[in-house]
Order: sequence, then structure tokens, then C-alpha cells
Amino acid sequence: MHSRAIQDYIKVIFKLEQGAAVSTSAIALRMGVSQGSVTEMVKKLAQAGLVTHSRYQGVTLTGSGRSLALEMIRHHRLIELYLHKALGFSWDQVDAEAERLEHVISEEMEAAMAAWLNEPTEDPHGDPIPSKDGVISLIRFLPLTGILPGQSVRIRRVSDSDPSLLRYLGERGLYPHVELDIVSQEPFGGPLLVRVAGVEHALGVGVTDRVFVELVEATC
Amino acid sequence: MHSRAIQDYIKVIFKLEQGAAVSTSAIALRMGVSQGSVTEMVKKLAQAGLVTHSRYQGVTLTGSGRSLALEMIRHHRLIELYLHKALGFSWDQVDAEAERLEHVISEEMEAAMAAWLNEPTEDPHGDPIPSKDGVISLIRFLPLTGILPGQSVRIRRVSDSDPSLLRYLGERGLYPHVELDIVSQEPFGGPLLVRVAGVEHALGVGVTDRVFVELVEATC
DNA sequence: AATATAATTTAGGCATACCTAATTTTTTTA
DNA sequence: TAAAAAAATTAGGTATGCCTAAATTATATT
Repeated sequence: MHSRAIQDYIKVIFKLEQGAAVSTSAIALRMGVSQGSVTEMVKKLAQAGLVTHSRYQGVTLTGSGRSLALEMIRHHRLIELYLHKALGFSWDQVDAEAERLEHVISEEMEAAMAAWLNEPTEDPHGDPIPSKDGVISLIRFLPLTGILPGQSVRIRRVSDSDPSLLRYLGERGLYPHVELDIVSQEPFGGPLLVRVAGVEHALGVGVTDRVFVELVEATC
Repeated sequence: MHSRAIQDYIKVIFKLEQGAAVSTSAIALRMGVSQGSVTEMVKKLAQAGLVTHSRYQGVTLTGSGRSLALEMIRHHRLIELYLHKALGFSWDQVDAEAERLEHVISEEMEAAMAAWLNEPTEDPHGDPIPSKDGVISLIRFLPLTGILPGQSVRIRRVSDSDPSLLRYLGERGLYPHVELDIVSQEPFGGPLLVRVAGVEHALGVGVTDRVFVELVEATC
């Protein structure tokens, strides 16, 4: 079994990888460790066959690295959803708990949670849950920033990186699968006015950049 | 927060402590580590105020050591019961899973599981679950070995150390709170014949030594 | 193209938690 | 009570995963 540190590095590399190789400095920044530590660990990852690495050229996941990343992400998101649905955790609490639990649950526990949740494909923030055999939805939704007034959209995903943002959104009923009407966009970086269930909210760019939506056909 | 290793040592010391101080060799044996490692760790535990230790004289938990032990045991047994009741784990699977989970769950998760289980006081093997403020039942039940034919008993606790024993007992419906009639005791270390729900079973001493019961008044 | 800047790697350390082997202390036995 | 045996401790190592600082390599700038 790979150490917790290895699992964390692999997950971070997966999330930073967008077609191109990932720089060690990007990993260091995201993990909150020094660059020297990353170089050292990257060697271990390469040794273990989880990444390919050529000096000064960044790192790329191998097939087994990608599998490991997807397994950890599946664990994480299943746990988040389970804590929310089964134990009543609010969606701003689930990430921290899942971060620790994801490294220790057995295959049996993963299977039991997935069965209880009826083999879900989405976590509470709208992020896709990879299937057991490593299939993950890669659909990209649109940032709410830039949607034009008059349009109707459905929230599909929310950045889970800031619990206080999640609480802010939750207090206003802004969850995945909720529909919004875009009322207006104030100029000069001003707020976006949206209407949810008849109530209007003025959302700053710090919010709209972190909320992702799909367009909804106007109901005729 | 104390390391996982420290939590494990403290739990083992708690379980070995029966009034007297615990020897380092007993700890080494139970933890599966060398004696030198124990001596070293015991110094750290003393440093952290979790145990008192005088050279060559064994170790005793302090108040905060006892609190930590009870917290870990509460975690462990709550998790066992939760996995059994909420996720359908069989009672021979829960110990291994709880062993890893007990070190990483938050206070919130502990509270949520305890609430879902309605503040339970007993795990699936009949072991007492300490309360949040460190109160634990110290009732000792009688080993089934030595109960005389003709008596009726109620199973109250089963040793959880061997999953195959738990499967064996489970297949015969021998769970805590089940009532037995003692039919006969074969001599020369022979089996104990018991009747459960009209069915007789011959239990070897390897079983009866690990099943603990209380006497039941004969129903008039 | 040479130099300055940035990114990466190497070198030398530290803490944790384990090991084996040697030594010291305690306990038991003759 | 002295020697033998057992228990506990100390000494010197190992692996993991982190650190800072120095050196190297790559990329940008002039």
C-alpha cells in the first residue's frame, strides 16, 4: 500500500495535470511543502512507477498513477456525499473529514457507502465521482461570471476550496441543480444580480468565478 | 494532536493495566514491536504527561493518558457499531476497519454516529462504549467455561480478537443478549452442550473461554 | 549571445518510529 | 548470598518525509 504522502502527491498531480506535465513548483505550492521535498518525493513516485519524470521537465502520471488518483478521488467524494446524506454533515464540513478518511477506508467500506448511496456519480459540490473502474465525467461547466442577463442557468458545480463560500451559498439556497435567472450585471466589476425562487441576490466576482453552470432552455 | 503510534500505545497500556503497572515487555508483545522501541516510546509518553514511568518499574497511565485511551476506545467501539448497524458490516469485519478509522474521525463525526445510534453503550461484541466524558461500565461477566449444566445464561460479551471465532458464533446465532440453556458438560476437557432456540451445540473450550455470560433466573 | 532571473535539484539536517545488539538492572534460583 | 536468568535500557542504525541553503540548469531579457 502506498503511504498517505504518496497518495496526496498523486492526487495533487492529477488535479494539476491538464494535458501538460506538472512542474515541481506547482506541486510544492499546492501541497504547502518546499520545492526540495517535492523533487525528492517525485523521485520516489517515479521509482514506484506512478509518474514519469525527466529532470527539470516536470512530471506526468502513468496509468497506475492515474488509477491511484482516481481511486483516492472516488474515496474522497463518496465519503463527502455519504457524510452529507447519511450523517447530516453540511457541505462545508465534508471536505476536511473526507481528506483524512479517504486514506484509511477499505474496499468493503467504499462498496457499502456506494451501495447505500445507490452508486452516485456526483458529490455535494457537483464534482463527478469516478466509477470503481476509473471512469470519470469530464464535462466542463461555464463559470457564472460571464453569463449574460436574461439567461436562465442551472448550477452544476461549486468550488469546494473555501468552506465560508459554501456556507454563503448554502444560506442563499445556491446548490447544484438549482436554477437561476440572470437579472443584470453591474459594470466595472460590480455584482451579478440573480434570481432564485423569486428572491434576488447580488453576487460578487469572488462568488461567480467559483460557481459553474449550464444553460437552461427557456420554458415555453 | 498525538500521533497514531502514541494513541495505539496508550490504548494498549489501558487494556493491559489491571490495577498494577504495565511492563514494557507486555507492551512490546501486544504491539508486536521490540522492547527497545517500547522503552523509547514510553519516555515520549512520560514526557507528554500521558504515563508515569520509573526505570525498570513499568508504566501507569496518568489522568490524561486514561482520558486519551477512553476516547480512542469510544471511537473504536462507536465505529464498530455504526459499521454494523448503518452499513451492514458483519461483526467479524468491524474491528479491522475501526482500528484505522478511530485515529482520524473528528469530534463531529463521533457525535453524529453516536446520535444516529442513539447514544449506545455497547458495541457488537458486547464491550462497553465509554461515554463522551469518560465513564465506562466495568461489569465483568462470567466465562461460559465453568457454568454448570441445568443453568440458563445470557451471552453478554464475546472476545473480538479472532474474526473466525466470531463467524463461528454468528453461524450458530450466538450473539450478545441471546439466552442459552446449559445441557451438559463432557468430562476430560470435552465440549459444553448448550441449547439455543431449541438447537443444541457442542462448544469446545476455545469457544467457552471467549464467551462471557450472566446467569438468568429460571422463568417460573 | 551573454547575462540575469527563475526553476529545479542536490546536500546536509531533523523528527518519528521502528530495528538489532550490547549493556545494565532486577529477579530468581541454587 | 552469589551466580544465572530475565527484563529493561542504551547505543547505533534504517526509512519516511519534511526542512533550509547552496549549486545547477533552464528560461527571459537586453
